[in-house]
Amino acid sequence: MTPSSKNKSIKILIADDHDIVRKGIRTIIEETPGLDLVGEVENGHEVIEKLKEIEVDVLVMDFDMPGKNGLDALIELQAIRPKLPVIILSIFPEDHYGVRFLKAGASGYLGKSSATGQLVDAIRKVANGGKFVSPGLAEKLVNELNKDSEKLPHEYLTDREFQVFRMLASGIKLKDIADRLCLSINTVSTYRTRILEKMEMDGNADLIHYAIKSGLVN
Amino acid sequence: MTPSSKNKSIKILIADDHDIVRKGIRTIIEETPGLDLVGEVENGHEVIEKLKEIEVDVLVMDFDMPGKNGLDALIELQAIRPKLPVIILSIFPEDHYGVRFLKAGASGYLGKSSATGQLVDAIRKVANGGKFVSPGLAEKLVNELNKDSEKLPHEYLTDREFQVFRMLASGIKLKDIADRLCLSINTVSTYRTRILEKMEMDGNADLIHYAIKSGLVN
DNA sequence: TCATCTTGTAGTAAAAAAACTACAAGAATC
DNA sequence: GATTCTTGTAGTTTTTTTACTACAAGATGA
Repeated sequence: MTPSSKNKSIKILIADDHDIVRKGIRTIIEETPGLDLVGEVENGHEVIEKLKEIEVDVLVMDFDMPGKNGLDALIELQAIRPKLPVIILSIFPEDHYGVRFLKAGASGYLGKSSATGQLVDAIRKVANGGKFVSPGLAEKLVNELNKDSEKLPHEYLTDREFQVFRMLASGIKLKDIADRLCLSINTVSTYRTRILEKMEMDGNADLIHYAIKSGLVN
Repeated sequence: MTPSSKNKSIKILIADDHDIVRKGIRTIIEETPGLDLVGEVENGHEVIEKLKEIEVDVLVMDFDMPGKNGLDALIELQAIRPKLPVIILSIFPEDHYGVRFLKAGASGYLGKSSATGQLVDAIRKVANGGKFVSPGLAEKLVNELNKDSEKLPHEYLTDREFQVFRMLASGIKLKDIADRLCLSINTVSTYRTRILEKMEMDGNADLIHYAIKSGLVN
């Protein structure tokens, strides 16, 4: 614990559009000595506003908010308050998004399965400049270390693989891809395997998902 | 208000796998005179168990739980406790799922945006045999009367088809869907065919696309 | 420069999915 | 009340996909 945190409680701002979830977080905070709820907002814009008005030590933010999602809001925040520790709450398991948020500068990420106790731990930890990572997410992060940091998953693909990736993501059948590219189906299948490996995904569904979300297909 | 509800408080069971959400609901109930929390469970199976043990007036259940989803659990419940009022809590907006749940016998459906006050209103209302519908959902219901007119593709699906649709759209393999639902792979395959027909699509890729774009999966 | 990794390519075999077909029970219609 | 349509279910067969393996040519690295 740093000297500065010895005597004062941690000032927390909640950003979540789900009223019931806010209620839960609020209760947890109020029940925990040393934590102090200083504000509640419902979306990314309000976060920015609120931060201008009040002093905040830790921001607890929902993954998915109307208007501006958590990731966007986080990136914007980094610009104006780069030091503010942010904990992302998500209803999704850690796998896909956790690493992405941490890369974007979040100090902690709690997946759907997290218990209330974890939230308190996480808040305490990040308030002191630490990072909170669950065991599962930690593993993901280790993998991430062995990578060139700034690259997006699809940027590891070769041109040919990328070409196949886009076709797969648009739902074109292996056979048709093979025909169009004048390759054996098996060749296309091998590309697919390699794409899945490189992108750490496990099925066409993930590819499609990724491609849509990142605007690589429409 | 019915005579029977005058003097005793409403016994509520919560079913939600998200610890923080449970905390929120619990707090709301505890803070409201006349409401009495009698149990908390984390999944559909436990609901059935719990109902054998204790007396419950209203069940507040999450839309999406591990093992068994809300719709399944609801349908199963209807068989053993047809009179029990059930309120479904969902992180999805009302549009897509609300009507379906109400048709399946739920007494209320609260979408992501519902405020805590609505939960209390809903509980009181359904405990007395009423139905709780938010204004937005009410509108949907009216449309439902004029049927056919404005239906979205996925609204033509039966509950079972819809269930399979969501799983397919999340990239779950036929075999796994069959396992989870305890059906033959062929059955699932038939559903798939019918889904594709009704929605006029021609492959899983289209389903995934549709589901993502219309917010039916995340 | 010699060894190793990556990339583009395909064959074979095993597993999964898709296409048809079928059928009973309930709902809807006539 | 009989008839047709819909829904939930599964078997069989065909087609696709997946997994594994292999290999040559170029890139990389020590």
